[in-house]
Formats: sequence, structure tokens, C-alpha cells
Amino acid sequence: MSREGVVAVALRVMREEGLERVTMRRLAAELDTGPASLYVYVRNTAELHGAMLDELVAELDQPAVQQGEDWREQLIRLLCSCTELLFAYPSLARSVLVLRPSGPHYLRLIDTILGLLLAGDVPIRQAAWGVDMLLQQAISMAAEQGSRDEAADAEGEERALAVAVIEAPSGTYPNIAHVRDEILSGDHEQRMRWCFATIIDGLCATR
Amino acid sequence: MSREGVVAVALRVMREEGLERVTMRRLAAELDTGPASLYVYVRNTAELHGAMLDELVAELDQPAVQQGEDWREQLIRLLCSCTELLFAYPSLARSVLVLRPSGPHYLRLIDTILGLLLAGDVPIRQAAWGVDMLLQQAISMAAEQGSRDEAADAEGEERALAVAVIEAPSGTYPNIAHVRDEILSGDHEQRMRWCFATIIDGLCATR
DNA sequence: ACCTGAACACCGTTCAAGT
DNA sequence: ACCTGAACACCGTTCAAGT
Repeated sequence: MSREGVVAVALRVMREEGLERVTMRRLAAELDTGPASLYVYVRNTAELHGAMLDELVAELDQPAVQQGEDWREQLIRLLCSCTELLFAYPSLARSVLVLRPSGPHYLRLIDTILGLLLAGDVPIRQAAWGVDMLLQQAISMAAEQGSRDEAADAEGEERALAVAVIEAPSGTYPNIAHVRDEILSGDHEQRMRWCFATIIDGLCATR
Repeated sequence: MSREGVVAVALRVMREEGLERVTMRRLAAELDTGPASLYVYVRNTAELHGAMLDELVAELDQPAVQQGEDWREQLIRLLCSCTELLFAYPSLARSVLVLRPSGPHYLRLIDTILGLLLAGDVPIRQAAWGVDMLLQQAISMAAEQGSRDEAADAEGEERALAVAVIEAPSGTYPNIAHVRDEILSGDHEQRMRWCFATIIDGLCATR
């Protein structure tokens, strides 16, 4: 057994049954040992999740940054693929939102995004703070959008906001009523691209 | 006993001992009954958290929107106060990130933010999508920043990214090395304001 | 020295049975 | 009809005791 082995089993169980089933006890059973043994390789559940994310990020293919290329489109594409990668595992996204990942593959991702921003002549300070914001946006978008099957009962619940918006009385919430048609428009893909584009625009804006 | 009563007790326990202690069993004990009784008033834990957030948002004082006022500064201030409100309860922020809140006070907040954006002549579509993005940013910033005491052991862990960034070898991660000084600069307040300002800039940018 | 069984101290949710 | 005790099916983490 090794740390890598534990993480590999954890990823397999997550892919097959979701993060909810990735418990220390389940992993221990899978590895034919007691739960205490895992604490030799990982400090706690949060650290395990971090290691899992890093392994997932390794699968991402990151563009080689070239000055003058269409850095904007490349950056948006990279961020979309990050979000989509995590989309299948919203609970993992939720988990890594709190314990910020810091594995080697995640650092590589930060480095690539920074490279793209700098290639686009975004000022250093804006780029440095922006990379954080862009990744946080990617992770929280994935965390928010629950995958369809992970929480079967969520169907009724998760659209509670949508229902509330549609039914919002225009007397009490005039502005919501005013933008009602737009607020729920667009599919997930469109909104995702739009969010990243908006932040990038903000980073480029001279203030 | 009533739904309001349950939520009120839940808020008290959260304020005194943190969301971690707000369990169905603990709440039931507090109300001198069995845990099953709570399910008469709330569907599940997630719904309870949603109701708690709505009550918290009610405490926020929201500006009356006036055309021509400094909508930008008002909006940033409102968003900062949202973030700060949730800052004390990062676990609640994490919870509501997935089950999007839709209570009356939260709708009021959406309406106010929309009003400010529209007062600033942000196009309807941009405003409608933007309000979502701004609130998500506020909630996830709160979720990310763990309050100091809630996870006492986090001190060593939470700055893992910071340590990794500082120690990132410039050969492997040239861009991180290049912006090293900026990436960790600024305090929480500065970065929070900067994030909101950046998104608002992006929303105003004509594309 | 390294590993782990068993225990500690809990969970959310359901449902049969009581009032 | 409304409410709830007790049970079901689990958790993460620790530590004393074994190899």
C-alpha cells in the first residue's frame, strides 16, 4: 500500500459511485485493512480530496503558451475544460473550494493560466490576483451545478430559485420581474463562457 | 414548536458553536424532542441551511436604489457586507453554494443588486447574468476563507497553497515565480473589493 | 518501529407504533 | 391525525495494544 495506491482507489470509487461513497472506512475495506491504516498516508479526508483533485487535473491537457496566439480563446477553453472536468464530481469541487489545492499538477495549471494572462499583456498584479479569481470561479461553478444523478432528490429542490424567480411578484420584486426572461436564459455552456469572458474583460479594463 | 422556532434555535447554536454543531439530533435535544420531529418542519439539512441563510440575509441593510447615485460604490459595499456576513460562518456558505437559496430576503437582495446594476445602465442581459455571478463570488469567497477558529487545525493546511507558491521552483513554474510577490499581496478586504470591482468592470465592458 | 482492531463519539433519515 | 422512540445504516479519527 502507498499514498498513490490509496488515492487511486479513492478515484476509482468516486468515478464508479460518487464522492459520497469515498469514505475512510470504505477505502479501508477496499484495501483489506482497517480505517486507521489510511492515516499513515493521508492526514485526513480533506487532504485526500486535495490529492484526488490533483490527480484529476493531471488529465487536463494544457496548451503551450505562445506569445501573440489567441490567448483569450485559449484561456477560456482551458477554464471551461477545468469546469467540465469537475462538473462530473460536484462534491469534490465543494470540498476543494475550502482546502485550496496545492499539488504539482494544480500548480502547473496556475502557471499556465498566468502565462496566458501575461501573454495578453494583463498587468502583473491583475494577472496574479486574476488567476485565483478565475480558478475559484471554475471550481464554484462546478460545485454549484449538481450533477444530475448524484442527488436524485435534488430535482425538486435545486430549481427552487428558478421557481421563486418566475413567481416573484412584480410589486415586491420589480427588478427581478423586469429581467425575468433573461435571468434564466442561456444554457450552461453559454453562461460558463460568458462568466470567464466577463472576468477577463474586467482584468483587462484599465481602472 | 414551529419552523421559525427550529430555524431560530439553529441560528443560535450556529452563532455559539458553529454550523458543525447544528445537527438534527442536537437541535432535537435543544427542543426536548426526538430527531424525527424536526422533519415535520424542514425537509432535510440542506433546506434548513437555506432557511438559516435567509434569516441571516434579513439582517443586511440594503440601500434604497436611486438613479444617478454612486451605484458602483453602493454595489461594492453591499456585496462586501454580504461576504462579511457569511465570513463568520464559512460552513454555511459552503452549504448554500450547492442548494441555491431562494427565500424572500434573498430575493430582496437579488432585486436590490439588479436595481443597482440597471441604475448603472448595465444592459439587461448582462445585469441578469451578472447578479448571479456577483452573489456566487460573494458566497464562494466566504466559503473559501475558513474562519480562524472553526477549524483550529487548518492553520498548517490552509496556507499549503501559499507555501507551495513561495517554494515553487522558477525552472518548473516560471510564471508563478515571476508574479510571486504579487500573488500573495493584499489583505482580505482589498482583494474582496478588487474582485467585485473587476466583475463589475467586466459587466460594463462593451464586447 | 510500524501497523491496526476496536472503541469513542457521533451522524441523517425512516418508519412502525403509540397518543 | 399527528408526533416520535428506537432503529438502521452509517460516519471520521484516535490510541492502546499487538506484530
